[in-house]
Amino acid sequence: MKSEIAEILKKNQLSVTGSRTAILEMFKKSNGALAHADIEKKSTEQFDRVTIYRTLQTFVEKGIIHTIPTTDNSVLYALCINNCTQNHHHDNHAHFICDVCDITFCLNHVTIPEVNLPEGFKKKRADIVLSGVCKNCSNK
Amino acid sequence: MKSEIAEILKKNQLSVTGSRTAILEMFKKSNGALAHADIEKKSTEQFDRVTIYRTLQTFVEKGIIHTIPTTDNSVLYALCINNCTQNHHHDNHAHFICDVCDITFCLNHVTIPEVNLPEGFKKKRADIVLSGVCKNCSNK
DNA sequence: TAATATCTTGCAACATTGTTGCAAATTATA
DNA sequence: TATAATTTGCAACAATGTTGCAAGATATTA
Repeated sequence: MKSEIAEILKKNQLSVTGSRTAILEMFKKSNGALAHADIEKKSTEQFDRVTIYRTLQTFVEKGIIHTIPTTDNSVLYALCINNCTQNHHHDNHAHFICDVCDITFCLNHVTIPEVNLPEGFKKKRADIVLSGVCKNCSNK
Repeated sequence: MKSEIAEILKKNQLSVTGSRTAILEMFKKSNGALAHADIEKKSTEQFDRVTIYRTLQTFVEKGIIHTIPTTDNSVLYALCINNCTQNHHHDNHAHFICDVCDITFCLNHVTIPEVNLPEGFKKKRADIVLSGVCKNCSNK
């Protein structure tokens, strides 16, 4: 695990540091998306707020994680499964936010259907944000 | 115009006040979504920041406007075209953010296609956020 | 229309979130 | 191991969002 994470960092020309390793590990272990606040509060080690901001920013730039749009004013981050390279994220992302447990899932296997845009509009990227009740919560 | 706006407010059991009228007018005149900062900066009259926050919040609760999720950490608001009643917004919204002019369009006529969710997930609401180049900008 | 009740606004004070510069510490390189 | 390059944490600040409360505006009733 440790070395796997170090590999990812090295592959992206990033120094392997304590905070980067720990934060990336949190993403690997989490089954959903994380907000800045989650990382600040839930990490065992204590990192400076600034460090977390900069780490997340770096990870986004390198294509290790991506941001998820939400209807409220929170920013969520989640691991890019694969193939996202620097400044060249996948063009399509589907996410599901559970109204009950509030966990955000990346639906990597969901294919985003084509949308009929009005004439003249050229699409580059599509985000779908679904909300409702997730698998775990509907089984209770 | 003035009276049309007053009508909307009355229909929603809201007192017709200067700030509400002016802010709602801004939405009517704007061809895209507005952020809190837009209203604070672009309005001719000067409103207290708190008033703007509370007005937007009230409008969202009444179903006059709705929020739009964005990948960065900004919150956008746009008029609900019709039928959105209190706490019962339309379940589907499609929006288009232009990378060039940065205007956000509500695509009211775009029907959101069905997404194949993994088993156990129950969808209540769907937001689609597309980005690319809008009609105006691609004609230049 | 005037008096009263209700609601809305603006101010102040505060909490949270995000940004920048810089010195000290850490990591990578030779 | 020494040096260069990068990263971190602190401080200071800027921007954004929240709450309580008194003064003002709007709606309601007679």
